[in-house]
Amino acid sequence: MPELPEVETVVRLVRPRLEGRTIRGAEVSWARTLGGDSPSRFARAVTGARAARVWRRGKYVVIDLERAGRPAGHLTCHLRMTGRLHVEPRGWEPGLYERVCLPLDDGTSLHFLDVRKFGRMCFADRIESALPELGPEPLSPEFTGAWLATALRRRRRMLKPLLLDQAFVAGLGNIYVDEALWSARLHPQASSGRVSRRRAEELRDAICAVLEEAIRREGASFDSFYRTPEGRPGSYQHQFLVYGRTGRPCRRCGAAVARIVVAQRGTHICRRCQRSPRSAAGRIPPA
DNA sequence: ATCCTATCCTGGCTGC
DNA sequence: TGCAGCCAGGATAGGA
Repeated sequence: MPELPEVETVVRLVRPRLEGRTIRGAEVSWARTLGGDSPSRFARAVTGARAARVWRRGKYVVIDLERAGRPAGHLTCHLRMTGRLHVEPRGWEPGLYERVCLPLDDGTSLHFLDVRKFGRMCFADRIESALPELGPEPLSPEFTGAWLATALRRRRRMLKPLLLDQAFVAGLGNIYVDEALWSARLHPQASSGRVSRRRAEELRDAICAVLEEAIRREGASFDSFYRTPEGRPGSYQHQFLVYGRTGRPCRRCGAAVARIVVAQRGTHICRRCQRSPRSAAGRIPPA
């Protein structure tokens, strides 16, 4: 599903086609995509505005709007599971799942497509109200091993649900949390309060490495949904370390990868590399 | 404070 | 082959 690397890929491809363009109108075919806004109010808010800057925060695509060179609100897009953003020329056939279309001044249009209708494209006047509370960007300088060690220790939550919590760290989802925990040899059900400083630093490094490699490969496309805006699938799915590898050998030790459920999410682990909290607690520390 | 469940949706898969 | 039913999955709200 679109997580940080997939959203970053979308931003990089859409940005050059969108920045500088003026929005000519809004055609809304599924109103709930607007997140409670009415189609008419939404259309008034965006029509005539210029897309000044396209950027990413967590899993959100943010489009800063301007009128006469002055800030005029923001469009925030969340792809959830099946959302896609395309900028395409006139005459492009969007198919069955177009939810919002914003015609632009150069004859192209920004299309928001979404099979499952969970995605959102919202307008907000101020950036503070445009985005919910989000934790640090994992690829920013503030996301250090020291920060993560302290933040983990302040809570007593299972690692996986904590890492999935966007208010804790922004941008991680089910795939990359499994990948990072496997890389750092940490069990998804281990308590955050018991992660040592050293293991926290390893986890930080694992998160960054996994995200950077996935961005380099333009994200993962393991089902028919996610595509780069140019229609190509990403290639990170061929790199998965544990995600979706149930029953296949662990890439590190060869033991069969297990699938368990944690926080109502399918979770992939190597039981040999990622010791369960129970057995880890009962283990006699090395002399 | 933390966890769990339901909700939103639909395509695709499983099993009969 | 056809069809009903189940499942995934990000975020959020509400209950335990």
